[in-house]
Amino acid sequence: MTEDRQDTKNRLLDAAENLFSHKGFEEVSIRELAGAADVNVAAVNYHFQGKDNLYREVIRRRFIIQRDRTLAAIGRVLTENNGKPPLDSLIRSIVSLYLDASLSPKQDGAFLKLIVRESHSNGDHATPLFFKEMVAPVFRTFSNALMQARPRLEQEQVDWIIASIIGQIHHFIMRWQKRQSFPEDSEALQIMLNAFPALGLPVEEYIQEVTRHITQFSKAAIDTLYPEVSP
Amino acid sequence: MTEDRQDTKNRLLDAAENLFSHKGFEEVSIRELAGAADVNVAAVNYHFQGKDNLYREVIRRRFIIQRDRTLAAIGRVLTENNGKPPLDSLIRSIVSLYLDASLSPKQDGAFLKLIVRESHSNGDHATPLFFKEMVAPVFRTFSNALMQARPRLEQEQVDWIIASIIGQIHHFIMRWQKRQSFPEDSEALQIMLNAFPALGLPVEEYIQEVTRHITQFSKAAIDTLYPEVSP
DNA sequence: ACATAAATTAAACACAAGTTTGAATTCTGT
DNA sequence: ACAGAATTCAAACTTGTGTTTAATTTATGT
Repeated sequence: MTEDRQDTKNRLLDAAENLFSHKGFEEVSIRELAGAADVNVAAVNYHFQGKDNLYREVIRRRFIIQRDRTLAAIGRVLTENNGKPPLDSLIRSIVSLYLDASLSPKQDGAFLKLIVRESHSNGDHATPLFFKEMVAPVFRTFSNALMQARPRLEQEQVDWIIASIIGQIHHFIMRWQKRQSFPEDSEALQIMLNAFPALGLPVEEYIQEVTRHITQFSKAAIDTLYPEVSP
Repeated sequence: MTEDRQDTKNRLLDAAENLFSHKGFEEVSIRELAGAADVNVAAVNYHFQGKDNLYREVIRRRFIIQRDRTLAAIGRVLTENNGKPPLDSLIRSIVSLYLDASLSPKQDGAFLKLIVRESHSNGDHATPLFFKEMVAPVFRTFSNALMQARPRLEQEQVDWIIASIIGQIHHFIMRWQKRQSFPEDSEALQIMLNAFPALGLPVEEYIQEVTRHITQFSKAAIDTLYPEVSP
């Protein structure tokens, strides 16, 4: 029984993650969910006491994984450089981690769309959870690491820098998602590709190019605005 | 009759713009719409043949205004500087125009949320229209202006730069919206304000600060990555 | 092996959504 | 003033949603 319990519960969680991340909370019905997981419609309410709770569980499960990966990645860059990480290594590790997790089909797939979606959505389905368990720790750690890389930076300056970096990451993730959602021969897609040809690349190269751009763009801005004193 | 026709139709359009921009397409019901405009529920279908079409009309009406304002603003910066606009003036005019139109209550209010929402949404309610009539012309014009400001820039480099600027704009708009959606005493709001104190400012100052930051951040990056040749 | 608890199922419920209907009202041109 | 068209209205229709129910099946502990 505990065998089957975990089975249906996990099948539901897996299906939910898939569907939610591709279509969003509202756009996925319980019947669709149940169909994909091959369980009865009542299972959602039996095991999770409602759709909202299932969504929260999905988000939590993934958030924790990604949060831990992020903290680990930042920690790695720090220790590898004895507490004084190069700025570009730091930025690159964050950017590529999020792009990878969001876009790469080889990874866990599109699950990080959940995060982007959640941070842009208005629903209160999981927002408090999202902020408390995910945003806050990652922000603090990244913020501290940036101040290790550039000790003369003040907290407020770091806040602005992080906002600009995150904004770019989100935007390039969204662009890719949008690109994928268009029919291959649609006029809108043509316009999009014309305005931004990189969207025609394969995923891996897109991730690579975006990572390169955000990293060098942001580093250049930081170096110019807040120059290090020469030793 | 043509008097009343315009009256109910416009009342509906106005109410729709208000509600759609604050709550999004799905979250606004026809009954809510009709109630706010003080018309019968059937009016939407009578005058617009369905909710989708009403949404499209709302979007189009506002898109055209904002698009024309954008093109005019860029044109102004160009002529004021004899075709060689300073980079920061160019960026600042775009950024402040979009922040103003999106956040300022004195202006048309929150209508530009529509654009941000639309460019991040998955629905096909108005996306092709959005791309063809709005994104394409604005992109082309902004792109050309940037190449006037920095003649050595190549098209592909400009594409990346614009993406970074737009990404930042969207992100700061979203942050403000999200901030507004939180209860004043919620824990999530505390976390948010702690990670980004500028959200505690009044709107006008927020717009001012964000404009300043995006402008100098982006200009610094461009100047460093693609330096001008000295004459 | 059996009583009990857990889990699954098909069916129904309650509700809110967009839309349609057909009658009543208002406007328009003559 | 009147006929005909345009508009408004209350009400019903249709569909899809999340959830609940009550019966049935399956697993568990003794």
